[in-house]
Amino acid sequence: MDSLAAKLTTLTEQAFSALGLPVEHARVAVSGQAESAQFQCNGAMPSAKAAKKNPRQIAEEVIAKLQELDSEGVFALLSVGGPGFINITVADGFIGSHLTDLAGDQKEGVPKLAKGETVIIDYGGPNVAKAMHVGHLRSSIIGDALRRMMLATGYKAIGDVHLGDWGTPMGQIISEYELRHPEWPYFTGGDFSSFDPQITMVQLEEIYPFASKACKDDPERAEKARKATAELQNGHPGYRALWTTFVEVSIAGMKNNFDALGVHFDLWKGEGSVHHLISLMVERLKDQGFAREDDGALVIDVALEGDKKEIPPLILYKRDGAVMYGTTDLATLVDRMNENHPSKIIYVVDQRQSLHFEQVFRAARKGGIVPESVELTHAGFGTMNGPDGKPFKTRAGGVMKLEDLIGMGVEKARERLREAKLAEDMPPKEKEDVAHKVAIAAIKFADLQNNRVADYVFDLDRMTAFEGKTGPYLLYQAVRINSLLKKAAEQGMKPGTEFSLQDEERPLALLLSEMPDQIAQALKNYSPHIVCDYAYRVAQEFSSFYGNCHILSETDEVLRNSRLALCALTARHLRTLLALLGIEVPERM
RNA sequence: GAUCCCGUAGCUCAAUGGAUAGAGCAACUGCCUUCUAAGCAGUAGGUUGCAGGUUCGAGUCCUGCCGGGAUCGCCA
Repeated sequence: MDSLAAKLTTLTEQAFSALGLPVEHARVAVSGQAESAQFQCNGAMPSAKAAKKNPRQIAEEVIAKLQELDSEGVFALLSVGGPGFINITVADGFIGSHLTDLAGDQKEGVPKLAKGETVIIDYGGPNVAKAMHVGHLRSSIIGDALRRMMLATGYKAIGDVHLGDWGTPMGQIISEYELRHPEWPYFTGGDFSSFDPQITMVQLEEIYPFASKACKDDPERAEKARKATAELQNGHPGYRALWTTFVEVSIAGMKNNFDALGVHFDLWKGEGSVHHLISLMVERLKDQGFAREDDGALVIDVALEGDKKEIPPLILYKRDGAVMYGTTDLATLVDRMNENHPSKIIYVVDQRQSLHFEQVFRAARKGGIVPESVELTHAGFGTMNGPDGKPFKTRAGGVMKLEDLIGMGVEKARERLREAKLAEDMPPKEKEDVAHKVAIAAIKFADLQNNRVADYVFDLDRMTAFEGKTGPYLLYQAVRINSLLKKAAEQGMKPGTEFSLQDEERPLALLLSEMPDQIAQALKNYSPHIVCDYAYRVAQEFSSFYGNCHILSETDEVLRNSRLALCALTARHLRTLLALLGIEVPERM
């Protein structure tokens, strides 16, 4: 289903084409100044030079042609503004019938942008043995939103968590266990098939930082870790078994966090799950003459002529024979091409890794692992900073755990419910559910509304705020509409199928008709904040409409039913938009 | 040093090359005896870091400078 602007563009294209003007300039957009027009077409100005005419004159001609072509009474007012803007105001009947179509649209205004092409989205990327912290928030939330948006617009979207489970930290942990428990059968060569090391997340959260620091301070200790990493990767059975147990424990912990956030993954693969593909992949790269030895390591050159900066080669094998994440990322591409045949692969990973992805992508193209026809995108995001402008740390200097952030949000939501004396009549279970949904909406919206590429400041108060441009505000508006519709139904009133528009509802109606363009724009840039911004504007426009006219007491039945229909349509749009962002609307609050 | 990103209201952020640069927070003024005030209506707040250039038109594109951040081979 097209937006109103898109429908109008087909008309201006006809006019431009009939006048011999370049059709690519015919695009109609929502007007920048709502006082003078609803829509505008700027095409007269760029066409002026080639046509050797005054842009205002061209605009006049386009307008005349539009009026000539307009057999259905689409246009209410056409005029030329400023240097040659074509200002368009459409007839209310045109908007109304558009809304009727929209109300009957199965897709709820979500555009169809694909025909089932597979796209893999790589996000989350939590590391084994580490507690998830607020730093994992952006990747998880943005990635999940993109997955939902792509799924809704017709892609076969696959989310992959891509665990960090195969690098140096693994060796650090294994060697630490070996130092502490040399008697464990993993290390003595005994039978470990029924041995339970009783590993817990709490224990891992102590062991990993301890081992990591020990390796940093002591080269000999680090050497042990390096060796353990290489042996793990080369198939040491005891190490593998121990590794498997702590990976499982870690995944259970991650799932708690992701479930609480409502972040979904289709695949729970990790760096380690593609290890079996590496040797063959590297052999091929050698045969192709791309892999070469350098200072004891095996590397592939990825520098190209005309590079503005030096792109170092990608290291396939380190001097000690272990692989790094560049190798596993490359092997993961082999795996994805084999298993999923995607048309796009999108990485939602910190912007600071852009050089790494440049290297991996180049190596993948060079080695013929991923053909040019498959899009490889690093949808990087900026760093989350504290109020001091430096990477966020808690007051104690540590990182804030994700579960702590969620816990604080939920507690604040409970408090707010008490204060506002809301939800008093709800059963405790529902009340708790509402508090949780409000907290998640707050956290997700606060994060998603920031432009993906820019760094942003993490502010706990802002993240758990419920007023203004926040997730809870959007929930509140959606719930308020539902409550209104419920009351209407109780009184036997039904939303109509026709829309009769007046000044009060016109801005909202026009805004709702932008939905497909907004979603397409957000997806084009992989920027959920565009959906956030749009959803907020819809909620705000509704709230304004709601404040301007009382609906249930409206005596004109046609008008009342039209307004109810507008409410129903708004509620549906809001729910759909929030769903694209991974935000759930409670029944009541 | 090289490369990339960022610089917009007191603060946090928006603005497919389009007209008079917009929101939220904070501040101030009103509005709950009709549908949920987590709300609505309004006031105030700007030399878009600086200087040039391209364009009919620049916060947006180009060049230079200033300021901040990131990255630049065996961590991820």
